[in-house]
Amino acid sequence: MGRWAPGAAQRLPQAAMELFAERGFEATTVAEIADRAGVTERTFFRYFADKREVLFAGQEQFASAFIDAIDAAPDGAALADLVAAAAAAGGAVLQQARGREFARARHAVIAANEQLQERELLKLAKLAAAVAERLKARGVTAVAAQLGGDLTVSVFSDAFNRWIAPGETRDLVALQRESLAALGELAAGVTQPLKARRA
Amino acid sequence: MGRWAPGAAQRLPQAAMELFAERGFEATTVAEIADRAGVTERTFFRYFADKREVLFAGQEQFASAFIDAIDAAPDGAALADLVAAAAAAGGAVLQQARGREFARARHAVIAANEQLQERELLKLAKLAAAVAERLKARGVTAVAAQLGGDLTVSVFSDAFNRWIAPGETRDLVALQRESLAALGELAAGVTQPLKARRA
DNA sequence: CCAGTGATGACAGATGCTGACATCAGCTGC
DNA sequence: GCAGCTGATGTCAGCATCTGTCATCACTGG
Repeated sequence: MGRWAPGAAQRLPQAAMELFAERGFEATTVAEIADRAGVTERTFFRYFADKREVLFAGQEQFASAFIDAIDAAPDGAALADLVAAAAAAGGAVLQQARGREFARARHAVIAANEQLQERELLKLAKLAAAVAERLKARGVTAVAAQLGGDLTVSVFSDAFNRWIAPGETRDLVALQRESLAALGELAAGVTQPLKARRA
Repeated sequence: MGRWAPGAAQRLPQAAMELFAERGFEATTVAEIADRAGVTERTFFRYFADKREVLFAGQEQFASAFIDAIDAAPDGAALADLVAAAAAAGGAVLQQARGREFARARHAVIAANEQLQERELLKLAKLAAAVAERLKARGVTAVAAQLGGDLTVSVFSDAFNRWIAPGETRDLVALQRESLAALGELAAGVTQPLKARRA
């Protein structure tokens, strides 16, 4: 290795999280993050494409949990089962990786700044697109696959938001089952009126 | 009025759309947009909070179509009907306001740049939250309302994406019915396994 | 011991965005 | 008419984000 302390890729996100939590995202400059991590501003931008990206390091593992769950599902699985399995797999990774407290802290930082919300939404949109692509590869129609991708992310996100609510102690996957139940009830009203409406 | 040609608020988005379509979003500077509109860069930032926002002028009308449709629905309406009505109202506004060709051109500009996609996703997320809020005001439970807001936007977006596909001539609301049908089929698989699974 | 490699530092510059103050047409009250 | 106010715009200075380019230097392989 080089003449500098290794692990800059790990120190930078940690320094960023600390500073963002202390003073907020906009009140923190990239130079300050780099200083705390012991590198220069230029090096920060060698590791992360922009200032926001430092909060989204290592999301590939999270996204691949969704994908792998779909690819690993048995052949006859219904679309609803695929959605549930993918969301559950993503939730499991999230719970094990860093835990609820870390998720809460990270979410608080993101919730306080629209630029960060935008980045998170883009990541989730890409995840939904990737899920839809794997669904199509299994033979799901294009329309159902696109909606299935969106729904997977919606079920995950809605459950996640309740999972990190103050005082909540239930398991993330249990909360996803709750969201899925609401989805089932909602959609029970859509199938029948669509054919029987005004009959 | 002042000593300058009026209508800067209209000329700026038009100049921006032209330049973005010609050379792309990143290759266009705010100074160039302002020049074409006959104002200074500083004036641009008086009308729009940032460079991206110029493409999202006048979205309040679009969002209020969703909200108004929910508030105007009859008392006994099922959640699924509210979702369908809101998406249909938003679609109607979009079709009448500027038409499919304008939507295609605008979407092409946005699809070519991730910064613009982020902004659009943020607008849609806020719309989903606003829809969820109105659903809760009608007595829908928090869990169902959050999911209902997401679903409204998903149904709208999925149908919109097909609406602007090359060669597509069907009505936007007709495409939404297609998305809703896919939703019904998907969710038909979720209600029953949730209670009967492993029975 | 020497050339190559790869990560980092140093520096200059374009662009996005903001604050502060000046300017000037039209309106208002007298 | 005329003085003053108002509101939109221009002008200017400045900070922060992000990028291109080149130099530096520890480590590696021969």
